Amino acid sequence: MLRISKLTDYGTVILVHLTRQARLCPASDVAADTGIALPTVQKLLKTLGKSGLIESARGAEGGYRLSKAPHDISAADILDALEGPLAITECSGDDSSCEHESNCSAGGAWQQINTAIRKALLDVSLAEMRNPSNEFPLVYRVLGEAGVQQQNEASELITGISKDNP
Amino acid sequence: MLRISKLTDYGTVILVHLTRQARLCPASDVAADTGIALPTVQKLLKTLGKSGLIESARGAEGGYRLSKAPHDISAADILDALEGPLAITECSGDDSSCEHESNCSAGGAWQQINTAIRKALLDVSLAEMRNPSNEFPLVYRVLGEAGVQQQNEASELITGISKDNP
DNA sequence: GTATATTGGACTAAAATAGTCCTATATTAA
DNA sequence: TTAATATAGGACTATTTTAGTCCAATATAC
Repeated sequence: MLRISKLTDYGTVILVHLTRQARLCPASDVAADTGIALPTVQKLLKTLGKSGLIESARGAEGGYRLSKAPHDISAADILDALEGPLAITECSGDDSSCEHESNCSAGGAWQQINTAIRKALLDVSLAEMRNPSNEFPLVYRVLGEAGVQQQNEASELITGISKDNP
Repeated sequence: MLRISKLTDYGTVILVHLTRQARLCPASDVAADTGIALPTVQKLLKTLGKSGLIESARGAEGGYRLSKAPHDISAADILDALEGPLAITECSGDDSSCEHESNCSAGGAWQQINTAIRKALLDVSLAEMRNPSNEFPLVYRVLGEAGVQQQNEASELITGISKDNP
């Protein structure tokens, strides 16, 4: 249902990789080590750099590294960096002129949900993502029932919420 | 960052509308009352019908109504119905052959987050979404920082998490 | 100076989303 | 039985987003 994009998932893999590197790590190394295509890695590293999650050095011996400790980077940070601050509502902008406004009272609840989700995202750090006990394969669509089930079967690790509403 | 689709938002508006209708409500009425284009309303009502959230009657005097009490319909139900069970991971499928698997250890954390989010979604019912104290305009991208800020400014209702990571 | 890297942005291709429309079927009421 | 009203199902197009690639410019180390 809700989903993270493939690039965000790749980005997470890259960040996790960087938590394991002591020194500056060029994009080519990251690509080689993660198996993600170099152009894609370059693009992601640039994006992550702009958001301040990683820092870079140009030139020979240059590369990228985390700009703060893995423990201080949350899942929310990663999503903000890679999925952009594009959470703008169509009708909450400056020149808002939503023709549904008078009939609409559903938006508020999504705010409530938003807050809860944000909390969950702030609660998970990159350090936890690195945890080797999690042996899941690359996941880029995680937030749905089918995915949970499939991965339960695959890994038998999730103590997931069984979602069957009467 | 994470976002719900426009159609999901519309669908929520429609469901909220139906909570206020005692009798069968034809698509044309829903469209007229919500301001959403009729073809779109028809499409959404069909989808919601298939998922079992609403029930329908054909023919003259026919229409749609909720199939259970608003209190028994959760946000998770709505998302499952409208965004589909498309939460399938690229590399957790049957013929999984993810070339990153050996290098990837980031997937597990998303599961953790998934569980937390799912909890949040199960916790909000359609009855709460209907609450008239929520006077937000139609929202179809809610789960990001910018959106929260904008809507804070607009409504001053959210006691949101101020998200500034050091 | 040369090789190594990042930076920034343009660009294309692919996929998901949004929106529309048509035909078939069921129901009610006159 | 006919006419009017509605949903059911699906095909279809257009738009937008996402994914992925590439190039020229700039900075650094040796």
